[in-house]
Amino acid sequence: MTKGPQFEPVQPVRAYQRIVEQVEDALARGDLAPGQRLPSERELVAQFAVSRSTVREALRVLESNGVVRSRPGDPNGPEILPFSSFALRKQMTRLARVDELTLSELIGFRMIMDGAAIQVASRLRTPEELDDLEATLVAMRDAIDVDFAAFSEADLAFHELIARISRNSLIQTCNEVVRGVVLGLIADKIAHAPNSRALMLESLHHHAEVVDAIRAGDGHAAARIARQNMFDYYAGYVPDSEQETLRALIDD
Amino acid sequence: MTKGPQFEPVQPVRAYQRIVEQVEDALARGDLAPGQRLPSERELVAQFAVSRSTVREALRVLESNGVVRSRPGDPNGPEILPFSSFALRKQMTRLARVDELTLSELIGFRMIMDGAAIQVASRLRTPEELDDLEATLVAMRDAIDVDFAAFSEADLAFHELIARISRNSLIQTCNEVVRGVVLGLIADKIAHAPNSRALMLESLHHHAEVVDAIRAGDGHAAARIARQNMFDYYAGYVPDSEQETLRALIDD
DNA sequence: TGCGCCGACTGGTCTGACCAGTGGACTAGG
DNA sequence: CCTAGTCCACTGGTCAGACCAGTCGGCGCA
Repeated sequence: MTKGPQFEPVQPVRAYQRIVEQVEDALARGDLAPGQRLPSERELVAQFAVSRSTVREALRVLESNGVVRSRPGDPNGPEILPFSSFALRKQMTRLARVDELTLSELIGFRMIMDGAAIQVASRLRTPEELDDLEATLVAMRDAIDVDFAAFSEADLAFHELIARISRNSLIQTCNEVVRGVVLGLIADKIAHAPNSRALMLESLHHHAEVVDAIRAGDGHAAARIARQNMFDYYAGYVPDSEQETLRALIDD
Repeated sequence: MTKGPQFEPVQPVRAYQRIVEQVEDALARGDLAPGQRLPSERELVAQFAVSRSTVREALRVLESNGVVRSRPGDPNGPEILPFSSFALRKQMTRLARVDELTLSELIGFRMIMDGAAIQVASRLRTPEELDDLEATLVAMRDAIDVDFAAFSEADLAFHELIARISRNSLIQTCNEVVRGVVLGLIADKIAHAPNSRALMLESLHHHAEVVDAIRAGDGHAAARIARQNMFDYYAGYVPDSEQETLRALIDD
């Protein structure tokens, strides 16, 4: 069953999709540049030989990708947006291709990001924020008795708080995003692991150690424990061949 | 001119946009869950009291955001996609809202990310990759004599290489993306700065120091120099009040 | 010369139609 | 009774043509 050629599901290519591709390709080739204008919708209808509805659906996709912007009444036609916006979207799309990322890359990224956030947070945290961290530890403890989903939510709250303390919403977003992806991939396996409760308790214990280190102002130690914890927690789901790469990340 | 209330350009809200918002809000509230189905297009026409074209334009946006997927002939209607895909896109969109991010957040993120990548790279790098790094230094040196754009490209190549050496494409993507955004915001100012050439030479010098530290296997030093360099390079464009936050990131 | 008006456009929306698929209900055959 | 085949209501994809409010450039008037 796992042998033999792997066929991919074939799905019909929609006309509006091919329009989107043509425009984005032109942009990638440089035939189209930011600041330039696309022909008017009616002109595009003629060029692509499709109906205006189809052209407009394609424009909606391009717009949602941050490639173009239409303005009613503008005789110049849809505007090609400047680099930052287009490139960002384009890159993000690449990032969003979860299936092209290995689990170990995702986990490695989390180890690095989370470690960095904790290190920064251990310097910037106020006494009140330290109290908040303690509070999330209690919440995690309580959640263990409920179920894995509850624990996972409490864990999320912990990492959100860390990211917030690090005073950088980008860190926060990145961490949340990648965390969501990783969990989406393996949450079931963890939840149904026979030693699920033990895993949660151990994770809680490590989190408490992290908070202790933060309180002591030892960012290095805090980050290291956090990375170690993440390794222990997730590495089991990574192929053996890739575990070494992750293990190398624990120490800094 | 810089005083007084700042008004934002007002633009009409399109009907399809409000449909997109309603669906995404419903998803965020939990009224709609992954795996569930949206009503058929003709049903949505009735519910939203718009034409089918409008519904379809909204669906194209939702589809491009990874929220739903339509399949021709499927009597169940468009499918709400599972968490990982939706959440990822959603978060990424949030991330992509450059205007909501401060420049200092972006730069701080780069300092942290790039520092982490360099630290990892200094451990994982092979002798060949070290040679490649040296080569990019030469390229940077040559590019200075051309113009800022050329230097910027050579600098990009350097950071791409660092990210690749760190064996994590996510780091690579993140770094590239944020770098692109930052440059999009201030590249002009740097390029036209009176001391532009001096800045480039200094940056090159720091890069060389980074490579030296990597060769010596001192990840901490390499990362610290890189963060310092980024601070020197960019901090001038950040409001004074936020510079301290960035400066705090230099040491780890 | 300067101003305001006008008209040829634009994008946003609507109506109504056709087509190739899909999948559930129904039916004929085992 | 269950299975296999047919059928049909319905889906999404696409098309053609229409109207409207808004934009902008040029023309003509003061």
